[in-house]
Amino acid sequence: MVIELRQLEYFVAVAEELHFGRAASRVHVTQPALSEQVRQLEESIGVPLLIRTTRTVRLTGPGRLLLTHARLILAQAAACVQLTRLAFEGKLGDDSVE
Amino acid sequence: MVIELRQLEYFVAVAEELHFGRAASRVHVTQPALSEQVRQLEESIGVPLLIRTTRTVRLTGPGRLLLTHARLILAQAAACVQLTRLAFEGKLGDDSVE
DNA sequence: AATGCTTACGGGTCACGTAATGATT
DNA sequence: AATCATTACGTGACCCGTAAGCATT
Repeated sequence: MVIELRQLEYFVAVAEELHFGRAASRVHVTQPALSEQVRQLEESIGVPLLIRTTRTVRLTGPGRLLLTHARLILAQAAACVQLTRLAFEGKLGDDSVE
Repeated sequence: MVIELRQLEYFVAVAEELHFGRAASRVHVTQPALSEQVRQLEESIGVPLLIRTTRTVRLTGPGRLLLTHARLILAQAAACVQLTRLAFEGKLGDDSVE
């Protein structure tokens, strides 16, 4: 897989905050770490996702598109983990393992 | 994020092949590397996904559930990357960046 | 001068490959 | 004995935090 969920998570944070500093504290990493991961995501996809002027951050068109899908994917990933846990806990003691 | 797309990719390979060796070559890693990542995925979720007898591999109930969702998530991740690229390439030269 | 993103750099963690071990047929 | 998964272990890569650099207001 070329991209990772962590990168999507970081990107969504920046895209929603439109501010690397706030986004960084939101996902509990430092600004350079977040900046680097977003840069790598752009490199992996091969598409600029953000327009950085020294004081402001804006989304590109493709960036807006990715944001929508990234939110969905992250939500589904979190949901399917929870669902899997529930399937396990709700079935403890029966023959669910086979 | 607790889980990663790579782990889901490895898990799907094992779940579909029901054989660590074939799954490993399919995702182009060695068997121990794949085994370790699947183990970590199970640990992260806190749910056994596979039943390993020394000669056979079977899915647990929660494992089957996760497999369905993991396939979907991986497909969506791949699709949204392609879509983002298309959005970029299809808009080269116009004002799509703003 | 202050704010805010990036670049530089060193370190610790982690993913991976090779080799060895264990278990079942 | 052969097959197949796990465990052990060393190494390279990568993510991250600290520090410095650079641009804009």
